Amino acid sequence: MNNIMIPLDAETNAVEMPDDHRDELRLWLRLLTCSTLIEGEIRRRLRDRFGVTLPRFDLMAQLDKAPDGMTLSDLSKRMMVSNGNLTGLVDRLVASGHIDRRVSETDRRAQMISLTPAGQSEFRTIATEHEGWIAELFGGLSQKDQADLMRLLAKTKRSARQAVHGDVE
Amino acid sequence: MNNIMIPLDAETNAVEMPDDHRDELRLWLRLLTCSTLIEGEIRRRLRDRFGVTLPRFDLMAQLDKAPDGMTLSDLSKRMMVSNGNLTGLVDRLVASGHIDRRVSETDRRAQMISLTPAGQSEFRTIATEHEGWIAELFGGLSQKDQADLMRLLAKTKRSARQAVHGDVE
DNA sequence: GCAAATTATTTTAAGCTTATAATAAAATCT
DNA sequence: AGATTTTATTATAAGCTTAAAATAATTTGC
Repeated sequence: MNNIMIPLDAETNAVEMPDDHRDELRLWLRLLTCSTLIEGEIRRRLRDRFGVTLPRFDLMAQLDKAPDGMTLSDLSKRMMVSNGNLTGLVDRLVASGHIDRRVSETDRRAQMISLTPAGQSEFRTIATEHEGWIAELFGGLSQKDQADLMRLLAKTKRSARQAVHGDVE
Repeated sequence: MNNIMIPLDAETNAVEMPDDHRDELRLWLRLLTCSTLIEGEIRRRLRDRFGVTLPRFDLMAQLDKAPDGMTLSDLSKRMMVSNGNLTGLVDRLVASGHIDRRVSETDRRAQMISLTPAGQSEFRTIATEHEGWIAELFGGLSQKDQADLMRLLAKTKRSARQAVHGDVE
């Protein structure tokens, strides 16, 4: 049901197509376009309306879900960024009073990072508006579209993780 | 058929939900996870196997599709990055001999950028392997999944563009 | 208990990215 | 034609991002 011969044009027809993965490539480029487009708009609005960068907002979002705090390594895994990246990001957020860092009581290598009350309050204000922006950006999709897309992206995530880690969880 | 009352928990139930956009947020986070995951793996493989960065590869991919060359502004629009970003990227690719820059014959402000023969040859080697990686990463999706995802992402792209630019093309 | 391996974080160097302002050429509008 | 606006690019400053190497604390395996 697959592998249908599709004549391309006079030049390429004879030589090409050992096996053709152009469709997957187009799918990837479209996925990337969507996320670049949305991410760029969110970045712009965060800066214009709240003077905050997307990485700072993302970090605070992680902490808001973890009232007891998290270590840098936890943050690094969750946010899928390098450890070294977080060092600087955390430094700046401590300097601006949004987060606290204290040495872990059980592991003197590790630090527990958590939102300050001011940081949490500011984050929640921003998060509410942020949620509205996202709904607006996805506004052209019906409920069914959204559910279908969610399911297909779950499948994509599993597929990519499998290829990256050999992991199936 | 929508707007079903979902009791959350004792604390939030009474006060919350002016209108709830958590599903869109989860959809966005999943989309972002997929693209971050795939992009990170591609970046890693490009570096490990070919010693090339993703932005340099992306720029060369644009030029490969435009044999007559492109201006910096064209590249900027296509790649969805800032103009200033391209200045440095182009400088480095000229220095490494992958691309050529020459002043446009019709507009002395503009420069035409194009792949050198060596740049094109190297790009095509990399591109072939790259296409295989993408196919591998999306390998868990059936043909139908891929077609469905493609269609839903097209819709997402239109929806986001609409929200960003008010544009419907 | 002690050496070896692992884990948590920081440092460094290079490159990427953006926004903003500056410069310069071209197009537009009287 | 001359002034104004737009367009193309570069420069600058700040921040983000990574990989790789260094440091330090903990855990593991005798």
